Amino acid sequence: MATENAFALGHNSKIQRQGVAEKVVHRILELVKSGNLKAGDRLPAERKLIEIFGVSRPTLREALRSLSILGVIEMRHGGGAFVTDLQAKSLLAPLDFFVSLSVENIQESFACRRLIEIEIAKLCAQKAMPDDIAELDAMLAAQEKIAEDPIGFRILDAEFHEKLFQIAGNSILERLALGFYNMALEERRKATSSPLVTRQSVIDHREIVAGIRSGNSEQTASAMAKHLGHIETTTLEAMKDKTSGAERPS
Amino acid sequence: MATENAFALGHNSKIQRQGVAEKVVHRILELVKSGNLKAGDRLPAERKLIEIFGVSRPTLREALRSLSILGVIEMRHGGGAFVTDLQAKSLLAPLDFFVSLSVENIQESFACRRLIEIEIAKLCAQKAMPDDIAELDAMLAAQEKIAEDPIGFRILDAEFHEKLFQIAGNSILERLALGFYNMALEERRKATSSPLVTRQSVIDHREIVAGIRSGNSEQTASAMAKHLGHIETTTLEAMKDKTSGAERPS
DNA sequence: TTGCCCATATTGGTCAGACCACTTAAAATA
DNA sequence: TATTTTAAGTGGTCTGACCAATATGGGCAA
Repeated sequence: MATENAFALGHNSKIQRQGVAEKVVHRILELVKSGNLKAGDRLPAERKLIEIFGVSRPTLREALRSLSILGVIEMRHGGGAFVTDLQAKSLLAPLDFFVSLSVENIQESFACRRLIEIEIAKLCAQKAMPDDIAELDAMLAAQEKIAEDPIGFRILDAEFHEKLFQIAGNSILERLALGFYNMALEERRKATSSPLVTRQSVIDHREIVAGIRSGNSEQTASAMAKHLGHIETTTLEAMKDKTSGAERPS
Repeated sequence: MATENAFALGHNSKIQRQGVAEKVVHRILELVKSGNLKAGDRLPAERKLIEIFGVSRPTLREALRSLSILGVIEMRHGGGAFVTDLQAKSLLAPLDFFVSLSVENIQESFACRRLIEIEIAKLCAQKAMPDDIAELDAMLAAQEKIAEDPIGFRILDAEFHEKLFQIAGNSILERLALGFYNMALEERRKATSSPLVTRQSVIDHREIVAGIRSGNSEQTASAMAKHLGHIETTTLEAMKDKTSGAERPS
């Protein structure tokens, strides 16, 4: 209980204990849902909105900031506020933040990543088009050339995984996968300093692409499982070596 | 790109284009992560915080509201602001909200729910303790008695699924599952008006518990898959019958 | 005419002080 | 001692102003 935040709306409107800012969030959200405000539309200026809603500017700004964090609108200094594409991709943005805090449950997050990314691997094997496979091949070639450069490889690695997320064709799943991918990124930075690790990743990637090319879901899934197993092992080892970050007090 | 919101922090602090409010969010977040602010702690009063951080009250409030939406703190009128337990359960709260907008992505959300909740079913079969199973049995009995009352059943149904999430023992997975469960809740409300549907759910639930009792992951998974299939079908039918909400313009 | 650059209006971002609503806990009373 | 009352503390909102970044349009040069 007691989570009568901004999102305690939509359905169950039996809570009228909401503040003024929440009401504004509610009303703007209804405009969006009803279609009066569509993706890409520009909201009226803040000084117009305070007249429309009859609230003060700080209150209005708290509402706008809420919507901004929820990923419904995007605010540009000097420009204006725009309605986002309203795709799950944008709306699930807070997930990026959320994962950064739960570094403690690293095991659980790995389990989640495994579940989601293996599912994505299966979907890729079913849905990948020839163009997609060609692109993956190009990525593999680039990775092999740059395997010795940790920093460069990290970029290509991210692109590779994100491409897989995209091929899977489920934007919600894509957003979740991206969140979990970014989660252990900082820890992973230490792990990918070793060429041994990056070279193994390239080998794994090639196996995954081979699975996708053959269209065999299970083969792709097991290749991805193996890859994630390697990542998990090296990342955890890197974390043990250097207990970085918040050193426990006294 | 251009997602330099409040959560664009934690790692990669190379972005200094953040506004004052974002800086405050960042600093409070670091206090939490470093352990200076622990779960349940009460934040200093807003008027103290504006002295500490050297910002104005509206700005400080935008920062606090951000943290509130992200689920890091909880604000009580007249009481104060408190740090939440910071468990994955409390964080990721925006998931509950996000739901209402994505009528188009309802298929994708169903796919996600299926993936996650089937995994949870497997975990339950492996991890459930005798106490858990006893509790599930009690829930089943209660459901059978109340199967004719749609409203009452919805409550028991939620408790049942949440209990499963909890047994699985992965707090992140639990939070995700809860989010997807709540997602189509409004649409589902129409579907569960029919006793036919609720009775089928009870049958499905019993099969799931049977699987858990036997400790057979695959059996439990397939029972859950069947259950979710029923839910998906009836929910989609209910949505077709009454194209409620946003009627398409013109 | 066409392209670029700069001045100005518009818009978001921040600040200051004040007042209201609610909660809590201390203090006065029965 | 137990209850009620009162006051202090806290979050919630408002008003009005100023600063900073952007967008727009007019003037200048090629």
